[in-house]
Amino acid sequence: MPEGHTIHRAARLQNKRFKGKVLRSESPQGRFDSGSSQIDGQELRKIYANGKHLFYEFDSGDFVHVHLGLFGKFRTLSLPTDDPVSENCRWLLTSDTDRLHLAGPTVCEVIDSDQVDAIRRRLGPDPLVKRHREDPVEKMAKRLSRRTIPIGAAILDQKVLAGLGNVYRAEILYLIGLDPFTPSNQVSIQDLSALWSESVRLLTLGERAGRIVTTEPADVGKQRARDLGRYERLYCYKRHGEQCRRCGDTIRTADIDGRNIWWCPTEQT
DNA sequence: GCTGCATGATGAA
DNA sequence: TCATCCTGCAGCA
Repeated sequence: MPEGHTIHRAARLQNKRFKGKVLRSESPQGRFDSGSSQIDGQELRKIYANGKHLFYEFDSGDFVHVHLGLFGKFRTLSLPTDDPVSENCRWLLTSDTDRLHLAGPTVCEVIDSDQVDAIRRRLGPDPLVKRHREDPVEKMAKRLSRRTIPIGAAILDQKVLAGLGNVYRAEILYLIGLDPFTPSNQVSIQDLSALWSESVRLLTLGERAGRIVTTEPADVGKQRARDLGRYERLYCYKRHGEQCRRCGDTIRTADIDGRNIWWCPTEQT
């Protein structure tokens, strides 16, 4: 379930277990053999998250760069355990007390600090990063000013905004009442500002909860977020043909750049 | 058991 | 715009 909140949460929780420890590094699957052996036996300084990217900094100055893509998954386990390591484990990190298991990532590679910087530089502002050199809304506006692609396509572009995925895209545009087909350069600065603050609010919530929840208590009653069913947590994602929770109009769907989006034509103009 | 789809991204055409 | 890579599971026979 990797959107930005998953990545930042993984960094936070993994730092608790592995930061500052000397680690055994292996690739049971074999596809990260040379990389994993390069850092075997080193101390992990810290794990950093940027957008959907993770960087594991080791004592030697090497970094392991991980991007989960659509299918990548982490599993952490306390040791000792009887659980066998699965065959598809790309990267296995082990301390004396914990085990980290990575499967199915799009990227898992050893890079240097210059390469880390290059990746960070090309990313847009990340709603889960607290300090920004440049005002994030202005930065987004700058990167959108000459573009006529639909805003629904633009906010999945990680150079514009780093960390949103297909669920948050649909939900955030719904919450700020913006039609996903609005040309990017026609989106007002007020709407961009709302887009940013809703991104910060919702990804922060998601990072804490470990799942994407966008519905407000007023719309779902008094149930706690974790007790809500999959679709109770969301307003429009994958709700094609259902009634909009707020106005009763029918939720529509369309394809934007090869990804499905869902929206309410009354709430979003 | 098989098929297709999915919260992602890239590189070729 | 398409094909490709990575994995898991829902839906269907």
